[in-house]
Amino acid sequence: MSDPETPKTGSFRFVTRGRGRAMRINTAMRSPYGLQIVEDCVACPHKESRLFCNLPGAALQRLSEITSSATYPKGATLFVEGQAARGVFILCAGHVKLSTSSSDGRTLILRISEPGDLLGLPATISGRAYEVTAEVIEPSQANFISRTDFLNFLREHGEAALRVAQELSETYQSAFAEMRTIGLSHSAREKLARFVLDWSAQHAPENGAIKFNLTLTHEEIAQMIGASRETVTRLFADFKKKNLLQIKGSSVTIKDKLGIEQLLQQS
Amino acid sequence: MSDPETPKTGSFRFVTRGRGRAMRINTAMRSPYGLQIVEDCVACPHKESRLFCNLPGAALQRLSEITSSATYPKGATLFVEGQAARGVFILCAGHVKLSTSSSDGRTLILRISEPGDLLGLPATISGRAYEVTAEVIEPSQANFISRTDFLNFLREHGEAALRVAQELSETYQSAFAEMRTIGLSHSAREKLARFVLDWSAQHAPENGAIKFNLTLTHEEIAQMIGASRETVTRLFADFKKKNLLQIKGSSVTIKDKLGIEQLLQQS
DNA sequence: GGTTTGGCGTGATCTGAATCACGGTAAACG
DNA sequence: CGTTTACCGTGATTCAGATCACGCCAAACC
Repeated sequence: MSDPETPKTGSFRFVTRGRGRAMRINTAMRSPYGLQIVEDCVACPHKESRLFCNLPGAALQRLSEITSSATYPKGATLFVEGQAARGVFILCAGHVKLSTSSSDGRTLILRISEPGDLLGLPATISGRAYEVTAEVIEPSQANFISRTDFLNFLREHGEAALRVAQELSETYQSAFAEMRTIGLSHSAREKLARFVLDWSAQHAPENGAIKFNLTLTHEEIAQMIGASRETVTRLFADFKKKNLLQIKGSSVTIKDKLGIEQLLQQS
Repeated sequence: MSDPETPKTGSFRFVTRGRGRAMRINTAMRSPYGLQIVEDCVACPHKESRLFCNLPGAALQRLSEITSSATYPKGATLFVEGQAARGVFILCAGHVKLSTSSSDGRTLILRISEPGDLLGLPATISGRAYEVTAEVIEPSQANFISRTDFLNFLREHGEAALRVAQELSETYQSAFAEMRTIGLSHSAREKLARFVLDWSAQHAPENGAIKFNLTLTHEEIAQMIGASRETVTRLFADFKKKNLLQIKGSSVTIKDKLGIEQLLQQS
């Protein structure tokens, strides 16, 4: 069975333990943080749609038995790079930063995970150490399934194994896209432009307005595109001066998408 | 059933089509190229050990039915980046370069695939386009399984799906290591040092002597570490001058492994 | 309400490595 | 067997961006 996970830093509290309980439709409520707490989070709707829904009832039953759920405060780490893989986390609410760092303190942020993402999946499947560090950047809720439980589950339910393979493929491809950005573009200007466009495509409110929230610090953006904090600041200033975009607090508005796209082509 | 694959460039010839034939132990022979041609390559020993061996007989039977095999000359491309995924290739003999390039002609080499590798797996599983271009850099032999056949096979044989997930995890983690090298190191010197060490670890003959063959051009090495051809040349010259390594033709000998490792730490 | 802390803005400086522009060599090719 | 092609080696030049070193502001914290 699954041991509930102990966050390495910060406090936490358990919400549910889906043990021998049939899946229910979420009864959502509000936490003090404004975080959406999902009762019996195995059923959280996000990834389920493409990952574990449509599984036969017995499989879902089993899944809920091996799943434990917890909330984590800002700053908690789900796991750290180099640590032996304990299992997989399913992010239900909040955001988690996936990063890796070199011995000299330099950090590369791979991705900001969204609700529905599976964290630590490659390490859990392959049995190697976690390849990244997962740090909670805003109060979050996540399910945990231990490695042995998860592998047994996959062995018993081939259908789920295929889903997992699909998930892995997509993780791979998105990581690969990141790699392209960093590896194939010369200028930091180009990388930042690419970053802004990616971010707007993924995080824009669905009304289509090219406006979105960017809660990352310049430092963090720098670590995502492989540049220094100062150049990010300078480039943003430059983009503003050239009327490519507008920034108010954490809200970013794209003023001239075409102009930004042209930065990708040459220079 | 599987359509045999048509290489997009260069000539090719078929070797076998494992159609309704039980798996046999390889009867290897020599091709004009000196390439080891593996009769009924489904049984090729490399990856099998960790991928498809130990599957029940029926699964192996089915696998051989949907697999077709072909040889490819140097310069042939198995698939190109952006192309809809047709299926997966199992490299049996030879080497294949996986690369991606930007619109302005810049190229990033992700990996040189070895016999036993599965090529195009993430794209085939996820259904998106191939994310890289696979170019044959020396006469090679590969099996092909079409996407629909492969997915059906995985649906029927959950055990195999789990193996595939493991394979994907390892692919991901090795790509991730590559990403770290490129993203986390400042100097080209550091990246080249890392490249040399990686390469020696993976490609050194097993006697432990720190000597290996490096058939890549400086240009290609540059594309692997994200640098220019000239700096690779200059750095190699520098490494030689500092007695860190020795180069004779395509043979590289590490003279001072410690010295090279120290380049990773700082600078 | 003072003070500490974390993030942003900007100048000055300096250097690693890209780029350009060659020449040399050796294998491939007709 | 000349010639073309592919790679390697090296100098000269240039510049993007890292780094250092500040000051500023606002929120968080006693």
